[in-house]
Amino acid sequence: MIHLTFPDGSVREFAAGTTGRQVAEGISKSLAKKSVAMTLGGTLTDLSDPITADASIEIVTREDPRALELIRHDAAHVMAEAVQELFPGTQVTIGPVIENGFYYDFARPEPFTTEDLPKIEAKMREIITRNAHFTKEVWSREEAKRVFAAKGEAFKLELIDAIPAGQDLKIYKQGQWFDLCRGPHMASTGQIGSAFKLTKVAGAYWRGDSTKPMLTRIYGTAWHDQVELDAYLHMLEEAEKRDHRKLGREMDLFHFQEEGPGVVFWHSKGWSMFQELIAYMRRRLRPLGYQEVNAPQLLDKSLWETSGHWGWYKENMFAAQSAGDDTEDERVFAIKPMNCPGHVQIFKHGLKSYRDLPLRMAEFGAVHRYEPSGALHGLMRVRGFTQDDAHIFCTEEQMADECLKINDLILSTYADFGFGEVVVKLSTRPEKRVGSDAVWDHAEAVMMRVLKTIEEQSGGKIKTGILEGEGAFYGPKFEYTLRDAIGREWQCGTTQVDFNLPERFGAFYVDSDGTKKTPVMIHRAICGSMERFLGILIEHFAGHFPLWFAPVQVVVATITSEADGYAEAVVDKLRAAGLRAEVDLRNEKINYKVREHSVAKVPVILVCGKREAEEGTVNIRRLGSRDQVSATLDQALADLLAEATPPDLQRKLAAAA
RNA sequence: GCCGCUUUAGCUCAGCUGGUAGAGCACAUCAUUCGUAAUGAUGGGGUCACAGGUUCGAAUCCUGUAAGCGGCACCA
Repeated sequence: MIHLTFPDGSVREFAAGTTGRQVAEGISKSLAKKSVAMTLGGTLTDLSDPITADASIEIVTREDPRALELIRHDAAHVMAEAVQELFPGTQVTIGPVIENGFYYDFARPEPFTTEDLPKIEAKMREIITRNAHFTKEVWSREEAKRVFAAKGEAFKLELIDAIPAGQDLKIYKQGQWFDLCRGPHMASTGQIGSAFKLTKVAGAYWRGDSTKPMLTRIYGTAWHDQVELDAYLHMLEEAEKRDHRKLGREMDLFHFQEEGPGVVFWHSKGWSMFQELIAYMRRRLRPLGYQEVNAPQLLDKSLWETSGHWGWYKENMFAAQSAGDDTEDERVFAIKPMNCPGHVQIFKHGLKSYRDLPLRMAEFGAVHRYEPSGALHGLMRVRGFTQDDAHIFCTEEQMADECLKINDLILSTYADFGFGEVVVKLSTRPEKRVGSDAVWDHAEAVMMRVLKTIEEQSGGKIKTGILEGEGAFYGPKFEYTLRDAIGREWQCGTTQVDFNLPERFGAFYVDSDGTKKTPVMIHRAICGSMERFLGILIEHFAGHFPLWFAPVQVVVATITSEADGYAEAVVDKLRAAGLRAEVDLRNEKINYKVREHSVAKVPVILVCGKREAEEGTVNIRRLGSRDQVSATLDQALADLLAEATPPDLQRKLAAAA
């Protein structure tokens, strides 16, 4: 006999080998009907598994949040069955559950197209209606290999070989169809329900390895019910509406064109945001003891050989030479992909003393990297971008303190832009690296302490984690990931400790005892790339920027030409006070003007008609609201100015008051 | 870079199985002076991404190139 503990704490006795389904039936017929799986000791398993030892048990019904994973996984199996039924000869490979759904990778000479999806989906619904039971068998390696080889499933053979010896080889069957799978699965295909949809086809490398064959992946999404599915599809539509590439065009912020893949043409309004962002960062850096520098765009290849970039980063670099037909100058220059070598040159210029450390060198550095063509994505991944870069030359003792100072700067910057949820991850030594294990041990220990402090200081608000083996080859690093308004995560900031570059360039400082010492170099970026950060901001705010950041803050719109003179006086006054304001005197109806500027996402429309001109007032309409407020021009100006003050300056004003 | 798809006016898109281009918005002109999300009329605008090929004839079919999109790989 065995003893099973139920969620309510009760303990009941069962015969050893009782299955989860029998347990559920013992409780009630309706529970048995609704149940899709069980947890034993907290682990999700098949209802059909015989229970052989004492354990805590919980019957999982289809409504349970934990069932969603099973719904998706089962849907993947059913999709694979549907595909093999419709397209005989297609090999199946792997089909895991992912966020919001599932996919399955298939090998077939002819790739699938989007037109195939409805057919596959219809077949899936047919299979689900058959409601075949999922059954599990444990096969021997030899048998499994024989059966899959006979079916022509070459990829499955590879998977079987990859399963560690001693681990059971499980086969799940639904009707005639079966697949190698670690499970668990629900009771039958009917429990998948109908709230699923196949979303896209894409290529994917076998085992995620670009040297291996390309398979066809079909993605699907699956949910408990239609309401959840609809909500998800709606969310996708909303995300599409705030796509920064779309908004960039609609709001006239920037464009790309064929001659410049991955490089941005910033239009006036977009550039205004770009400059506002840089101005903000500059104001933040100044009181923190940073010095801003500017290193050349183009440097002789030899310098990049010294830095090591020419050796291991060449594939990602652009090179330039004199283009003249008759030139005798054969020198090859590289367009900088990073600012660090330039900064080391500045550091090296003139003798540095330990008294100069920590030396914090910042640059809004434009860099160019030859990114793979398939990686380019709007502003998010470009070939020419501006980093809010800085390098801190310091001693090992100063390292931890500097990392914490950078952390403060990063977190407060994100907060000013409305990002409260931040994750900080420490990336540790990769396989390919420079420096002795002792140096890495020490650096990682320091960084680990810093990470702990970061978590403690935030009072638990900042989540932390470790990325094993993800560090740069020259040192460990912190990666800062923020979460936007619709829950997507973006890696932006980074702090990297570097024991390599200063030494390569022979950079040193004179220590208190008169000896030459090599400084530690900390690379850090907050926005990462200004372009990318702006892309994130556009999507985060869906174009509805806070007043201080909006490219056009105010439009003064007239109703009839009678108020033209007054409107011009108003806009002059707003501009003189430092606001980015435009005036709209066109011979158009006010409805038309309000619509147009609302669509353009201008935060404030000041309507000036005859009445306002006579009274010296303005009529204020805020974006997203139909309400209008009347105020005197002076009052409105004062209010707008206060609101348009960037958050860092507001803090400064508050501190002074 | 790899797999698939796409590329027609500034934007969004239509153009069936080949017979040499069309809409809405935008733009310009004229009329309208109208109080909070589209006033009306008229007009201009396209070597159909680029280069080849098939054909009497190509936006349409084929090949290549480029860029973009969705993934994968990459992302110091």
